[in-house]
Amino acid sequence: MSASEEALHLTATDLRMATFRLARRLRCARAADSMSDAQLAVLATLRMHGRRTISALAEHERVTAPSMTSTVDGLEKQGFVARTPDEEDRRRVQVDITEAGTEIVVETIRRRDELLADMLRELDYTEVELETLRAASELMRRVTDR
Amino acid sequence: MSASEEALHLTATDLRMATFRLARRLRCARAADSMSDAQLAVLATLRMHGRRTISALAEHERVTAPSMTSTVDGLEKQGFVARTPDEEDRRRVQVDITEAGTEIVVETIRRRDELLADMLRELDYTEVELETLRAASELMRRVTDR
DNA sequence: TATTGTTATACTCTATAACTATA
DNA sequence: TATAGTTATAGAGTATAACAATA
Repeated sequence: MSASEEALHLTATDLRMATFRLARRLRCARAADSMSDAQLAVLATLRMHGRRTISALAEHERVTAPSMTSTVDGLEKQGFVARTPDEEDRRRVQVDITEAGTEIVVETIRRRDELLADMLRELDYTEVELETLRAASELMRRVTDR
Repeated sequence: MSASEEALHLTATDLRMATFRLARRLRCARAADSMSDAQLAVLATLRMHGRRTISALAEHERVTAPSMTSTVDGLEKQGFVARTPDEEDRRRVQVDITEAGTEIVVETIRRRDELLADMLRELDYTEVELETLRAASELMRRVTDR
């Protein structure tokens, strides 16, 4: 294995472990205990990309349509999303996030960012170390976006 | 807000988003489709730390004891862990990972690292960029370990 | 009495198969 | 015929409450 191939694999291992541990830790922070990861993921998608059909949501979250129907049922019962029949294609149902749903997403994001900021603050990271984390975040973003 | 406080929060937001997205992407890679995240987490803990009681596993994974009983039931049925009564304190049950269980963990880790290494390779990251990712991984590890 | 683990019960998320309504 | 969504059904993971066995 070449030197750069070895660096690639060592980096992958380090980053994989660090990523899973940090995600696990941050996932505990949420705005409502009743909100599951699956529901939160749908709300975050709707907030970012606007109204979506059940099929589009299912594809984006990589679950089946019946599974997404169930998740949207739960969100609708809690008043976090609203279904609207599509007038152009009446097989379709458009799903919109409500104000209450938006609040939940915003508050959950705020709590997670606050938790992470607290953890970073406690470690007294220097400006250079924070810049390293931000540069790495951008490199990680390019990995998932590619 | 001071300049460093602002840097702290910007870093937290960037890192939170990058971490969740990458974890979500890597979580798809596993050695067996029948293996759930909950089961895999227990196997990884047992492989790293050795035999553990149901209570210790429940506390480590931050779930209730009945929930851990159910997860261990599933792993035992598949032959990935074995229960042994504790002779010193007969209320307790020790859980050990089996050879088959170890293989599943090792193979899942291998696939995730390979997937991430492939993604990094495709982006033609420089040695400096890989070093940034490794340095960030260490900074992230200190966050979760603290 | 307190602790360890299990069983009972219920809710959510997941899947596949079958169904309805619409294109 | 094909597509969008739902319903039916089943299995796993989660929880709380109640229980048995043991310390």
